[in-house]
Amino acid sequence: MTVVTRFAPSPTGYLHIGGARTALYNWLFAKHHQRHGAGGKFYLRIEDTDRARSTQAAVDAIYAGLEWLGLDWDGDPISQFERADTHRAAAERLLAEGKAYKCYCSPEELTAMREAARKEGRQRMYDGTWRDRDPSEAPAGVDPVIRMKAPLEGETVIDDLVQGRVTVANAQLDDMVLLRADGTPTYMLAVVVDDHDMGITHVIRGDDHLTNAFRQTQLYLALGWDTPTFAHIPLIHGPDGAKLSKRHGALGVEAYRDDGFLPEALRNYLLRLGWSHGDDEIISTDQAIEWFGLENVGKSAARFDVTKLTSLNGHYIREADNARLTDLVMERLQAAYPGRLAKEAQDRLFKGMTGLKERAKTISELSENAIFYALQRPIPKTEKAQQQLGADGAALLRDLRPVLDATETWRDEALMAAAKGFGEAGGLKLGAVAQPVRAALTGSTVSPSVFEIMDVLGREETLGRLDDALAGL
RNA sequence: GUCCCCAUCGUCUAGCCCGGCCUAGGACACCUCCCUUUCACGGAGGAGACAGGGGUUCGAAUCCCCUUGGGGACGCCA
Repeated sequence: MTVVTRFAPSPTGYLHIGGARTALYNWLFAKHHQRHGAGGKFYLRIEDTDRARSTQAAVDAIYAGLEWLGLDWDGDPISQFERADTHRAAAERLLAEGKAYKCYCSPEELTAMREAARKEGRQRMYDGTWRDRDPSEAPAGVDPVIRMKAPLEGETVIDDLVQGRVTVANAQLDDMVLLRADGTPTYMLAVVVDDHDMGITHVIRGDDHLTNAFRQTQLYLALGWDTPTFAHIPLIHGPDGAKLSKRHGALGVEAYRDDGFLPEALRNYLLRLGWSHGDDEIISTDQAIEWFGLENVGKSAARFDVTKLTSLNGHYIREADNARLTDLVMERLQAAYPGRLAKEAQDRLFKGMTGLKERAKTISELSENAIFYALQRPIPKTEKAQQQLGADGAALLRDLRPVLDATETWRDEALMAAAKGFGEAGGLKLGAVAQPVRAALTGSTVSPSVFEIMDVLGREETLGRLDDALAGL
């Protein structure tokens, strides 16, 4: 059987981290079956039936977020709103079959029912007032909603691939609204009709939908359709242990991009948050497709931990292609230092990237660390660097300069040998020689190897920077 | 409040389904040391958990029950 999954966000904001993980799992599950089963499809459906809260900007943000994460979907995205007529037809059919009815309750009556239910400790809110009432008693001038006639007795069972068998007494569930008074379909109806029509075989979504799944199961039954297989994955919690949601500080994936995270790192982190494959931590996307299955999804909620994401990101940066990293850094530096970059910036960054990338855990950090390569002379210096360039440092640099200049081949090994010889002659350790040089060349006390830096900068620029330092610039 | 779900180091987790191989493994973070021109990287160690209580059993992190704690859902939102 071909596996068909979907990601169905509502466009009321960016793609947040929880949604991203849900999308990832759906995508991975489909890809896995594409490779090993009878095929797999992953669809995107925009749940935009709430016209007041849905925006095109949010839809675009969701597309952009998924694209950045590398989660491609099959076919064109489906707009739930555009399928309203189909949803309505399903409700009309249930009405005609006597499986749904018109309810004329006013909002005030419903509020009263809700309060009464809560006071009496009942979960079931709507009391079924219009369930068997004669439609001729309908009040004039009131547009009714259509409610489903849900079973009053027995129980509804879901065999969830993650949660196991979950059962609820039907007495707990009231008659859900299918069509609103204005004739528009509700989410509950739309989801069921869409999932059925799209041929969704596996509904993989957040745990917060588990109770909806009971109602939806009843709806599938009423419509005479087979239910899809459900897999309710645990939610991601914030550091405080509560559901991570948009109105609770969850950031959009683009915020992680802006903070300097790589999409492959986020994928790896999100994958591992709630799913495991033994002790494996670093898992490539290809390997994830190979291994992913719902049976290894954990049942308990997980807290989002940026520190671990950061560590993973450091790993992927070290693995990343130098040209790609150079582009990412250039983009940031150009924005941060308009007109101040040396014309050799790109070239130097690329040459120095190997030394740079193993010292950074995010692209932001990498860019920070790379500034000295990109900026035109003179290089700004930190306070600590300034201290390295005091009287002693300056004297050392003055003596070292001609030694370096005398080095025939301007390469890191030769330069290091020259510096070593210089140090030994003066009874200095290499570190004592390197620090002032580092301060002069980078304006900092922390950097990649100073000899590698000299190599990248070249003779002229290196000596120029030494001269700047000696001139007190 | 009612219903549903969950419960292993600070965090993510392996182990649990099919009890013994678990003096509970890995990763992140933390501490120490090594490497070393700084910082990282890398390497070697360390500290750190089966929520509590009952059962079942020769034996329980693993099975059952209760308690406690946490979470989610209870809309003419999605």
